[in-house]
Amino acid sequence: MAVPDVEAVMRSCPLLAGFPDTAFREVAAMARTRRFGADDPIYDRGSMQSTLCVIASGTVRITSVNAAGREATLIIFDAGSWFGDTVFSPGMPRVYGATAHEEAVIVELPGEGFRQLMASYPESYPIALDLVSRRLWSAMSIIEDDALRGVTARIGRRLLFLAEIQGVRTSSVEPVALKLTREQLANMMGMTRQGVHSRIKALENRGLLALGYGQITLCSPRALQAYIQSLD
Amino acid sequence: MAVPDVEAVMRSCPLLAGFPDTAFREVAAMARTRRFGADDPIYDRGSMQSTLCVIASGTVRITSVNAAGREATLIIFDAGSWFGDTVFSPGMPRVYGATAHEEAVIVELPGEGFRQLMASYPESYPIALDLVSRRLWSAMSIIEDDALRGVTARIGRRLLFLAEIQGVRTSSVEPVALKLTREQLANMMGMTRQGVHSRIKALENRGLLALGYGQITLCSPRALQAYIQSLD
DNA sequence: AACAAACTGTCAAATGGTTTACATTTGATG
DNA sequence: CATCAAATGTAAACCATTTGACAGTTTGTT
Repeated sequence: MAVPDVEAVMRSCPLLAGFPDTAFREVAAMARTRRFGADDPIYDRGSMQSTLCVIASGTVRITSVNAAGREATLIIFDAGSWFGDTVFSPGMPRVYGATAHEEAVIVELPGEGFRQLMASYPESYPIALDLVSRRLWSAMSIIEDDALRGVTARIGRRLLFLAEIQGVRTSSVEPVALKLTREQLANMMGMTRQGVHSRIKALENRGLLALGYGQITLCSPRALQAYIQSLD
Repeated sequence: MAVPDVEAVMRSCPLLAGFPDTAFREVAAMARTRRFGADDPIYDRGSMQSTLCVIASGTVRITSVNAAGREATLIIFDAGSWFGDTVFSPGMPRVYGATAHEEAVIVELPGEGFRQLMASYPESYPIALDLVSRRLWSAMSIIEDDALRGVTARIGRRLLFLAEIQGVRTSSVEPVALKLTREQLANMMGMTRQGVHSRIKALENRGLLALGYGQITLCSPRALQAYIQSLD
């Protein structure tokens, strides 16, 4: 992967959209670029740093591990997304871990510098609040699914959610390929590999998914969405 | 319930903690007080208003309903808390519904006025970002539970979460009474009344809970937390 | 080309939670 | 205080999902 243009990456990050043009020189000056291989840890739960991370390329998963060592993937972020749970809560240890999902390049901003920058350009605040609010709704909609929907619908909605994070509209008719194994999806859903298997197999038989090795393709997000709503 | 002192309610709301003393006259001037009986709707999913609501007294539940009419409670907020999902995203329809859980008095601020006020006092922004971030983590920790933990642990953690919203520290040893029926708890967890019953009965037998009619008392949050961790 | 490692497909048995049904208790109302 | 609706306790049959076990497939590596 070529050296990323740090300033271009930062300009495309929605969280920084409120910064004026002139601010991006400052942003670039304090940024640091890091490269990760697949499954390399980016930071661990409990670590005390609080940087803002922007994904220049690749994908990153946010994870949580229980005492028994079982790992749950909470979200997978794609290039252009930002993460770093404690950026807005200085002094807090990281609540979740972050791991490179595929090979990834991350541009990192020190938390303190980023917060000072926001304070210098208060126009950026309402944008950040809007974005964090929307993430809160996404999370709540998953909780809602767990409480309200059957297993097949939940798997379908989670797949659509993952596609959405990659910038795909659920109304799209274009196929979307998700790079994840049945097991990773199972871990995200709190299910077993076999349990997920039988459901996605059924979705494949309906022509809604195409299953590959380490990959799940949504043939048509819109059709999947329509099918799921018919289940409700 | 007596007429609430609007200004006092607003001063105690953490979301407004960044406003200077002088701002609270403006806040009080734009506020509107509303009273609700138990189970009265405060606003419905999809409605286009975007006010900020602060609970002067009583409790409020945030809900979601599926096509089949089954309702899931996502959160229950207590006096002093604030809610109103789209305050920070003007133009969006309400994502979730809000209903008075017990009889409640709500102080409501017009979204537009509130946002302008924040812009006038930018010191308030970092506080709001911190608070919304923390709510995001709470939501994610529930997703984590669903994926990682067994049913008993999940019920216990949810009870602790509800206590926390009421301002109770999980390290507390004082009993906390939660006003909710087995059925409401079941709806929150995506379980049946009977399923919840057998688990909380077991927790009662261990002396961790005291069960009453329409009420669940955590005898000692700290002890409950310790027991749950032992399950993991 | 051969091999190992990771991922996938599939099945029977065991488990755990839901469903269904009914008896009992509690709190509110007249 | 009598009555009723709502909330709770309990148990059996049922069903969906997990467990555990193993064979087949793909990918990448030597």
